[in-house]
Amino acid sequence: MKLITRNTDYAIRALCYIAKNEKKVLSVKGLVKESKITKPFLRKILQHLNKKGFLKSTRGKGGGFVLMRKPGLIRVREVIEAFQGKIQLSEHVFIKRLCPHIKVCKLKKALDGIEKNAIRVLNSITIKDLIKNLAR
Amino acid sequence: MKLITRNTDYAIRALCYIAKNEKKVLSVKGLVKESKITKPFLRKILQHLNKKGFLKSTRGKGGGFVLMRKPGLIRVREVIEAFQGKIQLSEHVFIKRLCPHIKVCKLKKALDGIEKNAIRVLNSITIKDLIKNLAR
DNA sequence: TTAAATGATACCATATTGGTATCATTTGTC
DNA sequence: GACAAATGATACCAATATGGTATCATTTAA
Repeated sequence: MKLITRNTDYAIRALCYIAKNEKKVLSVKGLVKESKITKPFLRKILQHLNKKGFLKSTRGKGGGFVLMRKPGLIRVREVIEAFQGKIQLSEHVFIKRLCPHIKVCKLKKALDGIEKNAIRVLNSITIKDLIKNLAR
Repeated sequence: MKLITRNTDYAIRALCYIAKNEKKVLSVKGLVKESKITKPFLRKILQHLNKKGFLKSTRGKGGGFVLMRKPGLIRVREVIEAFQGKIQLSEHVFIKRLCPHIKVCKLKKALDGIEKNAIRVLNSITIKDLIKNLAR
């Protein structure tokens, strides 16, 4: 029951690193040194970030990735959703049979509240916020 | 990324039903009619609830399950943790290499906050709260 | 003795996540 | 044009968690 999976975590890290080197075109080869994961795996993650509109890629020799938007406009919530789908903590099955007042079910309400809070918080944090604290 | 899995959901439902019939010893056979799931699966869930101290079982003919505690003392958080382990939304890998100020990492803080909120809310809801709203 | 109940446990199915491998395509440079 | 360096696309495999079934052992009331 993790809010952030490995994929997402690596993606956020990669975005942070790319953000710190804005303007430069960074290849997987360059990034892999920083990230402690294998090249093919990082490639997959960057390709996905590209497809989802976080990065812009250039192919061929000297190619690589750059950010599509300013770091301050990339929200952690968006990155999570790009890799894990919409944040939906509140699904629960509790069917009508035993929970006929589904609209007022206290558990459903609680889960909804937790979800809303999570989304609000994660939406308020951007890549810019994360790199501010990074050394160097 | 669900806060409550099927297992847990069924367990909560079963506890609600048993709570509504406090004092009676309820067998799986009786419960299965109410719950729309198969008998073996429900048995497994009730056995687990028994092991975890939510129910007390009596074996042999006429046996079944009763609540070990008053419905107002069974917290949803506890049921979740009995089936899914401790609520830990905040694990993330973000290693020191790229996140050297791990103690002040903004993302870590945010995840911790979300987790705390979730635990607080789920801890405040008991089976008693859930059956209050139930019809019949 | 028998039937009705739970205890324990092993097993299988499915979905998700994590990760690897491979071939195709693009592009700068000699 | 040939080559090397890069990404695009895609197929595949492994590990884990979850959902669910099956079976045999044990207990107990009648």
